[in-house]
Amino acid sequence: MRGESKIASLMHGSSFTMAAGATLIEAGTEHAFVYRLISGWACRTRLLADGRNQFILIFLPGDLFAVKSMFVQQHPDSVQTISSIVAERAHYKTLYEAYAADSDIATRCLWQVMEEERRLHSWVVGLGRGSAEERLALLLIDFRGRLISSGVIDSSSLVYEMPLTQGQLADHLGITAVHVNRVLREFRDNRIVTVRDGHVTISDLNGLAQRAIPLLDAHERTNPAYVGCHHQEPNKAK
Amino acid sequence: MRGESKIASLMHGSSFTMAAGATLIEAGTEHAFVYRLISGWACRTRLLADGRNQFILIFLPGDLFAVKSMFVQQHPDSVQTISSIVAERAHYKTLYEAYAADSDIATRCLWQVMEEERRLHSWVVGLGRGSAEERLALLLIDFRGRLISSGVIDSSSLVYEMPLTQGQLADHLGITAVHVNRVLREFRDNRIVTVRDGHVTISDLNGLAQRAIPLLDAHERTNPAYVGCHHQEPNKAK
DNA sequence: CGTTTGGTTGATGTATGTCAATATTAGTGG
DNA sequence: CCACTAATATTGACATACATCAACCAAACG
Repeated sequence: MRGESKIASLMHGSSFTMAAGATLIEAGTEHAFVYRLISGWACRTRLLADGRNQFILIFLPGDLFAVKSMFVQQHPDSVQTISSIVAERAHYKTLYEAYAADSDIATRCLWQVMEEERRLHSWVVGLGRGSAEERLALLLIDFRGRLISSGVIDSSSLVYEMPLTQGQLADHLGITAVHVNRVLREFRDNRIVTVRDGHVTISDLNGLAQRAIPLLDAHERTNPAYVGCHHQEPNKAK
Repeated sequence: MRGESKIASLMHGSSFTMAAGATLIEAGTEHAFVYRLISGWACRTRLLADGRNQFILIFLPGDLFAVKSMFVQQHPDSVQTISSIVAERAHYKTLYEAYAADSDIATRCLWQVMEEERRLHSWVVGLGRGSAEERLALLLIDFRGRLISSGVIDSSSLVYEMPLTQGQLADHLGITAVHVNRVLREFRDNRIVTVRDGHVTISDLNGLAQRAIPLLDAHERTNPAYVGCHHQEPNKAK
């Protein structure tokens, strides 16, 4: 994708590293940058007053995030690193000028926004109507698909690095760390998938896909093993 | 908002009505139009293979929807009417040309997309971490705020029309119709709010807000009674 | 080494689901 | 306007997925 490399060149020289567990964007503050993750994982998260916490979205290498910095002043949520990361960034004005002038860049930004919206829709469905088991299966399959699609792992690979702790998985899945543990044990006992030491090892891709199928839309059901890696490009309106 | 009236004139003459329970956009099909609801309510919904159903977003009068028709070919979800509606529409190409040429229109579309994303974020938090009671309180307050903000009701009003059945509320809340009924009865018994005959009557706005507070972000907590009607304009990047 | 952080497991509690019966309301054709 | 029907709402008894609490283990870490 050409927009990709153009954005990279806009952000050239701005790359930085951050430790795991750091806060990139603080909820409620002004923010002026748009970011691209080069390596490592991050998340958009909302901490409620009573301590409950929800990871709203998880960002993987290659993802653009805080694109809306271009358009709004404040985020109501924080963005935090999950692992240590390498990222690069551009001031929203820089990106916006390029965006206005170059449709490849506009396309790449729009694609990210649309993709994020698609994932939010799916996640609303999962949280609203899925069991803990279905959600976890969906998440593990989706991570794999996204890693394949961004070239981090090969499309035949059944192993990938996944830095979330069980507590963090729980924060995204909307359940308890204890329950994540139990579902993972069940997956392990049934030789479906093992999550251990920061990596996911899939023993039975089909079995995993079967457990996620109930939550998929009609199109994804066609080939559940590749959820997360078949995306429409924003190809209209050119 | 000027973009509003410009969009209205783009859509001029295209208005149409539809009965309650009709399908405006069928999941998985191509769609070429962007819509604006003039009156009535609609929703984006995903029906799972086993019959579970989730309302992903609910659209109120004034809302633009299917804005992403401008950028992608297919929706994985349907858009259905909840009440009978009056709406108008424009072919995505028409809107895109105007969008490219007129920043007011671009701003209005972006505002809609950003606003929708904000509501999706909040709803992920609600579904992931909220109790049935908290979610329902949040939803009823949010509806009111949005109706105020779009001028359908006055900002002092404690009554509004709300055409969702308990079953449909359940589909958005991610719970069961039976449980919606129980929570509503509890609200009624405690003189918080009554939902009946397609309208919502709030007896204790503060009490309702209190029940939604745990799910609000820091900014919304400032004035919970007006959640849904304080929105940032997309005012950067001009 | 102690201390912390994350993982594992069991016992028990609870919010919400499921099922089923009945009441109420809304829609429809006569 | 009535009689009939289909939705929707309401309520109770019971089931269950998941939460909570608490203990313990293992690895990482200073």
